[in-house]
Amino acid sequence: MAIGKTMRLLSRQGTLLFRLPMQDWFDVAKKLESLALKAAQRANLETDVFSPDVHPADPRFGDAQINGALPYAKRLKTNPREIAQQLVDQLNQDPEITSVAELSIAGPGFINIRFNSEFFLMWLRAFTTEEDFQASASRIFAGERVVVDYGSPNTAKQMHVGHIRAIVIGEAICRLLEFCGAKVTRDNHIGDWGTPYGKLFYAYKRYLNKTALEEDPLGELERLYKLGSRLANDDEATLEECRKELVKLQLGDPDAIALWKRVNELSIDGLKEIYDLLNVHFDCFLGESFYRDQVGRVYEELQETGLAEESEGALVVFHPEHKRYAKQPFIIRKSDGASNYATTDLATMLYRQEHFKATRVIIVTDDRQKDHFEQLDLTTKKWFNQTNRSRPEFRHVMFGKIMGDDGKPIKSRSGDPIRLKDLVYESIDRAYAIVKGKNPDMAEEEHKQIATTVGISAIKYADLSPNRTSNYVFSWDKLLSFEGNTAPYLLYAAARIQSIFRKAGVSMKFDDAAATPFETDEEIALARKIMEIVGVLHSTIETLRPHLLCTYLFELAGAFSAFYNANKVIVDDAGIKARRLILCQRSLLVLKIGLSLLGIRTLDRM
RNA sequence: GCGCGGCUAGCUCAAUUGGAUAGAGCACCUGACUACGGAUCAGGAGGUUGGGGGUUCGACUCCCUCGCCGCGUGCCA
Repeated sequence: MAIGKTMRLLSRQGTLLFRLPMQDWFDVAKKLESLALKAAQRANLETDVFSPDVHPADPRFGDAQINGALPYAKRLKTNPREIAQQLVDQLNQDPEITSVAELSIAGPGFINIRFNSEFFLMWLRAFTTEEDFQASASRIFAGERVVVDYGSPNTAKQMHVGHIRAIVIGEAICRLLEFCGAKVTRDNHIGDWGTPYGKLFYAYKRYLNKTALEEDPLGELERLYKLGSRLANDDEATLEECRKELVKLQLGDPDAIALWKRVNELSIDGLKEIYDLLNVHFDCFLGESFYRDQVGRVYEELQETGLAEESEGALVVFHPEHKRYAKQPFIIRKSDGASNYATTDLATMLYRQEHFKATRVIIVTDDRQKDHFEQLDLTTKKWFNQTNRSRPEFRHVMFGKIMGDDGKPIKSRSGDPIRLKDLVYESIDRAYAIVKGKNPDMAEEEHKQIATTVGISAIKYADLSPNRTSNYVFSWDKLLSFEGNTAPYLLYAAARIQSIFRKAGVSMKFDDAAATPFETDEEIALARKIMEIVGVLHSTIETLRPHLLCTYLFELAGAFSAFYNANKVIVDDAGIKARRLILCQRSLLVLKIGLSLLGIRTLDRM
């Protein structure tokens, strides 16, 4: 049944109790807030002080709680329980709430709300498709144009573990924003300019292995860079040669530029291989080189506006109002006259505002760059204000490091960073062994497909499920485990639901008219959990913290498994069967929506 | 030195931003219908939330202080 239709609430005897516009109830917390506010008005509370403060409740107490009476009573120095009682008295006058829930007061003045079983059923029957779930979310960022800057590897080098979180978190954020109605531009701000090129070119011209370049371009380029770097380090004359190569490039020497272009093409092709494997696709690769001739405007405007000043030979920006950046400079031009990443980042901000008309800019990097982006944001705000430009809202989405068992940043046995490609393929290989062990009868081709999805999902989920701002400890056993908060557990739950429908010979779009209200504890717990997705999507988007969604999906899968284990779905009673199929179908729907927002594909069987 | 972040069960992590008896998963112990997929589920045990003080009806959360650990802190990105 579609949103917008009026649901008829029938009593057990089939009499029409009243008409309830269910679309208002999609976001239960929001609806309760508005009802509580109305009640507060009728109770003559000071409505500019009262805030409903609606939370999901511990199931022991109810389905939701309104806590606003406590802070209200504190401000007005009155008795919180009395305030709560006044609110409940008013709410109990309102058929919109009394028809779906029972209210009670507990402790110092918590108002507990417990929905009746019919309400859960009506809710689940009102919202049945991804579009239904997206309808309210898509208003959040409607009309917004967001540039999301993530990935940002250096060219001529292979990506390593240090890049995985940026890719995975960035992609999840893009998908969440799109789900919420934003027009997203995925921009990969690659490091494709600067000092490493002198060393690379020096070695490229002398030690290139053409066959290796054909077979593994990034591997060969990286080898050459390391070689050039080592030679320059050991020998002063070689270092001087490298400098000359760099100068040629910076002066626009045609041969140097041609070589630089070739290296970049090879690099981006190599990068795309892994991005494809991870199902991540960028709209543009506007790297540092793209902005190299745009730094002049930055110098001019920041000096004209008086924001930048000379200090120790460099051009810098101080922020006197800030306790730290009053003294710690934002260096936008080095004392040798060269630009640095502050310069190009400022130029990038300008381009995103002028060219993309961005209303928001999000940059995803590790947390060590926090200071830099705070200074960038402060500087950009002042700059754009003084030049009467619209100011995109900036968010630095940062994340912590991936640690090894020893509590130090993860490294390979040789001490080098682990290559991203190796990491992903090792995950797929490990998944393959597990899948094959569990399903010996399955066709080889299916083993491979499932292993690829499981392996990649497991890596992604390991990056997303811990709070992004903290470091996390990497463990193969944990991320590929089929127990606990992991991708395989969630994929398994989804696959098993599909299996029920296959077994029952029922389509996903079955006729649910016969469904009777939920009765068992497991049914009600699952229904309640499904409804929680609405609030979870809101908090995930507000904070740009995908782990909130992960935690929820894990709980949902758990609630489903508990239900599935205790309540048989395929039973003779048509009413029971229909309502349990509803729970199965909606669980699957929400799992699929949630996982796809995280950039994870689901499987029909595994 | 200054700044930022972290410190929660044996281990790995949560805690809707000040709400009720701090929750999960591993690991450990006990149990479950020859099974709509046991890759599951139910239960048990496990805590002075780094230490100390304070704010209030109420603190992992806010303030002060001390202790470790990590990161940043003028010309890398």
